[in-house]
Amino acid sequence: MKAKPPPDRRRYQARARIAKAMAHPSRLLMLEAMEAGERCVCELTELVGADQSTVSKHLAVLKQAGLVEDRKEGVMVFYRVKVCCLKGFWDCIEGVLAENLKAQRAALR
Amino acid sequence: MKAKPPPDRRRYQARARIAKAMAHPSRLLMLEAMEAGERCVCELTELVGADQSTVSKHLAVLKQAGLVEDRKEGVMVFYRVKVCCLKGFWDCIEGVLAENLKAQRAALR
DNA sequence: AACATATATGGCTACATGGCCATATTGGCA
DNA sequence: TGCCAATATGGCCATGTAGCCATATATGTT
Repeated sequence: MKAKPPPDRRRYQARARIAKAMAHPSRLLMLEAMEAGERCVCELTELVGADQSTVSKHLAVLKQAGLVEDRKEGVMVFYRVKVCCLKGFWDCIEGVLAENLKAQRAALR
Repeated sequence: MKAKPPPDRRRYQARARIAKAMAHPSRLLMLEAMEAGERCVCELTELVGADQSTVSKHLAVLKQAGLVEDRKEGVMVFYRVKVCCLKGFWDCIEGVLAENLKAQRAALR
């Protein structure tokens, strides 16, 4: 028997993969756009204003992480979000951070 | 008037800062440990099994992102989680990914 | 004061990431 | 078949990140 079971490192690696995929402004922007409905690469490219190859690589990152999936239609590829957890999370985070800011300001008096 | 209002890039940069802070297995492990109650650096150092200076830097990243706060007590410093959004998020993500896996396997028949 | 302990910081190295350009690939159309 | 448009991939460079060691800082103890 062990005094301390070692932490399940695989789980945290898996989570880190998700978090890393989210850890870029352009990818977050694209995720939010895709939450309103699927988007082709060309739309997303225009949206973020980077090179098409850059956007393609960002999408590959999101897909690899399992956050989005794609659908080919002729020459175009449409991506859409595969998880429903994002909006709730960001709403929560932004709510909390706004609270903290307010409390911080109030404490200055 | 504009046809397309440009996306609010600051918001996505702010979100990316949060996601980046979460984007490391050791930091996620520490966050989860701290959710059960505050922890001193020494405990967290033992938990992740890395150099103390490494852990200290990880904690600085989390603090900088606003995810944790610290409290000094004598020589020791205790860190604790400052946002409540994490557990719900990871539960959601892990649930969805497990679902996807199940569906994937079922589709193989 | 001298010392020991807990934590933070600076320095360095190795590796990962993001960007663009050029190019390959795939599908539609003349 | 040949060409154009949409997307993906490879190459390269600049920058960022994570790790350890050494050391600084701060606090409690003798």
